[in-house]
Amino acid sequence: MSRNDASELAQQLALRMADHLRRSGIAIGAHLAEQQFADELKVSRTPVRRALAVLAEMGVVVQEPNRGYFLRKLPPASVRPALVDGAGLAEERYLQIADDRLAGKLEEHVTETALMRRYGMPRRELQRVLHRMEKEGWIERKPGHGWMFVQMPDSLEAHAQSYRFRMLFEPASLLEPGFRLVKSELERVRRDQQMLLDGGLMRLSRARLFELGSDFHNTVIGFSNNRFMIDAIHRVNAMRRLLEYRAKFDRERITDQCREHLHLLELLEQGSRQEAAEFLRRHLDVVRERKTGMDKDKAVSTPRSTVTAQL
Amino acid sequence: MSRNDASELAQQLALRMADHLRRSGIAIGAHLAEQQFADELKVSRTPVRRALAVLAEMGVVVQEPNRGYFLRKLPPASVRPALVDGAGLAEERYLQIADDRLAGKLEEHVTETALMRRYGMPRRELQRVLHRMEKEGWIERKPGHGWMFVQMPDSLEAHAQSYRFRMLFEPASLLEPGFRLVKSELERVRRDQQMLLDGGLMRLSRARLFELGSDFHNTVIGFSNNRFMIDAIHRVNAMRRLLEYRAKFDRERITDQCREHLHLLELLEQGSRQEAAEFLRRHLDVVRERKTGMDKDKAVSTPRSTVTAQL
DNA sequence: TATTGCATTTTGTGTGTTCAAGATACACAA
DNA sequence: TTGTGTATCTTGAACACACAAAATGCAATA
Repeated sequence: MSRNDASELAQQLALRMADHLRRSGIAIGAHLAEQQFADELKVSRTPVRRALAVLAEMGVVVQEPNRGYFLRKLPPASVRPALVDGAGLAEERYLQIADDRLAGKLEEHVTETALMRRYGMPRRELQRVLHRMEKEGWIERKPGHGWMFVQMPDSLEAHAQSYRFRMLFEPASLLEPGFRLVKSELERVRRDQQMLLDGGLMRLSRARLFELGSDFHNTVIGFSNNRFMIDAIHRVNAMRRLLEYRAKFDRERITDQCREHLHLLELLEQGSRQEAAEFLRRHLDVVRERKTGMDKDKAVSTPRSTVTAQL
Repeated sequence: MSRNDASELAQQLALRMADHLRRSGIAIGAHLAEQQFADELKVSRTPVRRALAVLAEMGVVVQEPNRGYFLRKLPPASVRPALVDGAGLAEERYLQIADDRLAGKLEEHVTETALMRRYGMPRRELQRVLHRMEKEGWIERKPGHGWMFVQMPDSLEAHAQSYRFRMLFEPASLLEPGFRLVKSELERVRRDQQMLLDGGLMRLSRARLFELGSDFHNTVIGFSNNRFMIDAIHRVNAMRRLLEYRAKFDRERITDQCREHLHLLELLEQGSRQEAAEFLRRHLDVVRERKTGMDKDKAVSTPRSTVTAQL
């Protein structure tokens, strides 16, 4: 997997840049300006430059003295960009901890050092993982020492809850007064979904499929320009990712989903937002029912108490 | 302001315990078991013990040798417990940074050390503040060095957005299948609201009024047992706190709100959830309109683009 | 038996230093 | 004039140690 002397950040950037190149239909031979990437990726030119060196070694780009880098060929689909949530080496541990917790192998109350020992990772790295989990809302710092996992209903009920929540605000987001469709982003997700239908569905990894699905919803809700709804969809997706990590899933059924996604984009493009909203609501309802096999107004099971200590 | 030789945590706990004693209608002379507080506050007995020592010095409790602490009198209302979000010394800096940012005194891109210098706080403390802001969704780590404030619409539009969001899920939360009313909590917020009507409204600080309002909604939505909705209301409240920090506000109008809150509790107690949901929707709509002076489907202003870099 | 009082263990923060690498400034080439 | 190449400055993570205080275990007491 190419040289290892580039920094971790540079490696990540290389993957993201590769993904960008592949998805944005840029022409072979085009000049790739360093500063432009730097601005888009919110970093300085230094790591961009290193990332380009990595891509050069892969043969994706070529460097010409004093003229910079040029695209030589589109990067192979094998490069795995962490699309939804930036991640690198810690990602594996993150999933491992999540998995252990969901499988009941970790107590509700844990201390940092115990986790350090158990997963053999340095404090700083662990803390980053914990902060991310905290941000995603499934672990909390205790006032004194240690951390505490948030009480979660079982996977099925959690799914049901998330879809009931999504059915409330996702359709409504299309009707927000600030709604503005961004053509380039719409085209990007349209290409993604089309690619899935054209066989990508069978070819891509499960994680990748999930990411593309999340990205679709993130992008569409993003058009609403309502910060609260945008936050909400990101949060739901982060949680869903963990839940779906173990759930069964059915490649065939995703075909329908892609078709529906494409149809939704069409409705939006025609400006039929009202209709699109209604369609999205039904779309979510169908997915919800398939995943939980449940009536909308029935609880899946008696939920454990999730009341936060209020004292 | 009592001695200062207790740890910061103990100080915080003392405030929270005082608040708990005042609000939970406990009898004078009652025995206060250390372990019970420790469990509720999610800490060990050690800091609880120190907190009790602080309260003893205030004359709120008395210690009897080998028998423990006993309540002597209810703590004065002057003790300010950070009810909504635990905080201590860092709280001040947190608000200061928020204020500076909203006032445009801080650039969009900032580095940790620049902030350390500017606000004269140690790295660790600053990082905790930054992580909290990140959790609340208004700042993000850049991939390389530094942090980046999230683009926010102006205060008025943000308010409008938040209320449109709340009108979607708050009423719906009352209709969740997992909805379970917790009597003791309902009584607690009822007492709070009643206390406000009985003059507390004019007596209490602005921050305190805000906290009691937030707590009301948090508690009611909490009955839904839907984790996503509970997260959402916490998030909205965190953001609203910052926005309202500078906005004008009208003590008189809160009287109506309290009455409506009490009415909502009655409806819930009668089990009229459907009716309660509809009432809550109207309640939010009224508050929304008063705060933004806007029609529901109109944008307050052309919102700035808040599209997150997707590359 | 439950709870306090106290001693002991463990945890996580603060401090200072070092260093890889990200940010930045500037000269030079196209 | 724009963008690359390169040197320099700055940042923030890693490491090690000391210490305050939080967690824990146990004897004493109501």
